[in-house]
Amino acid sequence: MKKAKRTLKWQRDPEGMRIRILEAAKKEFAAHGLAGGRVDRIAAEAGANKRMLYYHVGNKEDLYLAVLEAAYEKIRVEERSLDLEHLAPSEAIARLIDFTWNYFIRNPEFLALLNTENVAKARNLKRSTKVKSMHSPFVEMIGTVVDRGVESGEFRVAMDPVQLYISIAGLCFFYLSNSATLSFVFGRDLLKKEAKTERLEHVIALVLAALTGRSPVTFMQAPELPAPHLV
Amino acid sequence: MKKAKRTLKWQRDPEGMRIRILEAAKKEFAAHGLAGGRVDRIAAEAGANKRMLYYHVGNKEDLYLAVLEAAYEKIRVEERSLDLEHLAPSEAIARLIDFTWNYFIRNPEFLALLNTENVAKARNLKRSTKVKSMHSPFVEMIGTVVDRGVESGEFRVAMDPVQLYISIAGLCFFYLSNSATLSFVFGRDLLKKEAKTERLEHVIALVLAALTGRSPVTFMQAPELPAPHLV
DNA sequence: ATACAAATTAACTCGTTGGATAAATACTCC
DNA sequence: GGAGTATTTATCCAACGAGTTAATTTGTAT
Repeated sequence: MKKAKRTLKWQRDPEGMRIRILEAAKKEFAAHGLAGGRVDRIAAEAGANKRMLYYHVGNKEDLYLAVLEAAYEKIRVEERSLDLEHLAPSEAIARLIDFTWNYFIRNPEFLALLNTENVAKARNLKRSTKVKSMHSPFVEMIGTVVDRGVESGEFRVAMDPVQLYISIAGLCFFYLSNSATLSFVFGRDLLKKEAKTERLEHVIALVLAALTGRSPVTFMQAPELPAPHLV
Repeated sequence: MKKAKRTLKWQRDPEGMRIRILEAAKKEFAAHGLAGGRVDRIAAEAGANKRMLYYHVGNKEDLYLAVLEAAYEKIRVEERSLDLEHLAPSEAIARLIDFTWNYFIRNPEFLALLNTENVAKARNLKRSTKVKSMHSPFVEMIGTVVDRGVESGEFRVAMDPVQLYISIAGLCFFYLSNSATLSFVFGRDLLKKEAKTERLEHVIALVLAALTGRSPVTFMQAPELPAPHLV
């Protein structure tokens, strides 16, 4: 009977509150963009008073930037945990594609946030010194893998790592990010399980065929992957 | 002296007005999204009174949808004018990629509108019966080209036309649509002339290498294209 | 316990913005 | 040249939504 007086109206939890706010803000901005996002909805979703957003993070723009920064932070962390060193070049590329694909699937908000930010010409992101310093390890990883592949003769040509990275990301990103309009236009659900499986196989087959020059089994059925999904 | 009284306060031009409104709306929504777009700015940009928007098109949502429909209409028209029949399969694919790439470059608003619409999960597009009936001729074109390529032995494998279409679009779209954030992250301007040239060559080389299995000259310098740009 | 700071709630302000109303002006047809 | 309709302008307004102010409650150190 020492602590609980009786029915406290609320309890303190600064860290928890901040996390809940950012999580709610991520959902909101991903679903509606910066302009379409509603501060009141974020507060409600976070189970907080609106004032809390300003107290713990800042105004709407600050909130949005904090979300964006956290999103970049998160993907960079996961990227770093991907170990391609001990894999054969083709395996490494397949693994990289598999990771990218599944990261996007697991984090649809990330795609939406990037879209929003690009419509805004990265206006907000440019204010972030934090993100600027977060370099993706992928470019270097890809460079190493490609070099190894060329040296061993497994790959026919040296490809610019940045171009390859953008290509891999693009092949995954576009399909998922634009699945709503594409599904509508093609009249078929691109997000159903079989469609997604097929797409991943296509992307891997396409990139590996270009790199190795060897014909993959077929572009419909790519070679099965060793232990994909989580890194 | 028959027509012009003197200093008319304004002149009628319903068709012209409607066009100016839609053009202004396209710019506005492409730059700010649906939620971020301002009806007053559209009116100002169109050199019109705000009332005109409602008189000629409808409310903000109607306006947005009209812009979206016009954008799809436009690309479909241009797509249809692309003649791949008389080209060798590899040439045809290169031509297709070149067209897609340059269409996106010439119509940055189209990319932005698609992004906005996808963030909204195609909520608005779904209301359009018009767009639903506008089928892209590319899927069929690609199917024919791929078949010809496989038959002649120029291509090694049959690829699903829809997958290939999405891949080509994705390789172009992602680079351009996300150039703002990518440029920031990589610390280099992806939109400068040389970078764009390099990218187009990379995409063509990548896709053709995957299709033909033959090594392109190099992934840095793709084979020069015969009369690209406008169809 | 009590004072003090940190965390949270409640209620309010106030500019913005989509949309509406009514009046004015231009064209067309008789 | 005048009636009638189509097009355009000039104002207005009610709702919404970001951000603020002030009061209230909770934890903590003295």
